[in-house]
Amino acid sequence: MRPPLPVVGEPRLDLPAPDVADAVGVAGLLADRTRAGILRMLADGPHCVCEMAAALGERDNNVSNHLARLREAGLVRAARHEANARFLYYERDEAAVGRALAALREVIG
Amino acid sequence: MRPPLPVVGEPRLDLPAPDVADAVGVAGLLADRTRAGILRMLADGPHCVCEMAAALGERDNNVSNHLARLREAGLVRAARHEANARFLYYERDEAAVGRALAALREVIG
DNA sequence: TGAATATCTCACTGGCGGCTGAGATGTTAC
DNA sequence: GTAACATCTCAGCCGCCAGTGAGATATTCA
Repeated sequence: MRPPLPVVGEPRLDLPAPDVADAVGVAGLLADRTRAGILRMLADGPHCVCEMAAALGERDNNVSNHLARLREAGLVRAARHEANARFLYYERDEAAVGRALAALREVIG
Repeated sequence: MRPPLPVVGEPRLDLPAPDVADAVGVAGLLADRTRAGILRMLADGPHCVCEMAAALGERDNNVSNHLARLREAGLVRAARHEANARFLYYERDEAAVGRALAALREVIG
């Protein structure tokens, strides 16, 4: 699968640019302590905003901002708690997370 | 492996902060079009700086700056071409790249 | 030797993104 | 009702980083 080392000292200046847009977008989301912490916490099951804010040592509105980014990217979704609708419980969209990992794997896989 | 949904409306405010430092570091490196493009190109085999700069449409010194970041992170290494030592050929450290992917997988795996 | 090529280093700067603060919306309890 | 709680939205500030430019080092060729 991997071509041999180039033996002639002639660099090729016509190589195509690789398409890394998806991977860069996903990496940009993961390249933040708060967002990465959210995704890691949600791997263990749903959590409400105040739980994640407390665990991460961040303010609620800051965590909410980051959750909005993850929601727009389709990586997480929210639903009100059945017994106490005051709390919004977030959970991962595992299919979308799987696609995100696949995008990263196209670069460093 | 995954706990059931919380049925009581009582958020837990004493959850531990997940350790995502490694994943955030790796994601920060991937969250750039030029660095991601470099790593993707090197997946197909070694390339010299001028090849990557041409393919990515970036200046040599800019690509060199990004390569320095990747080198400090241990993801790539360089060696002069045997036949023409004017060219510095970079290649991926696959073991380090594997560890980087593993770190990301601890967050979105 | 000198010129041309390939790459590196580093100081500087402009723009992007994270944190904050203030206010709005929705929910529960009294 | 209203008070307290949970979350959201958005504008503004500020620090950081990618790109630039200038100069240095290394290698080849004439």
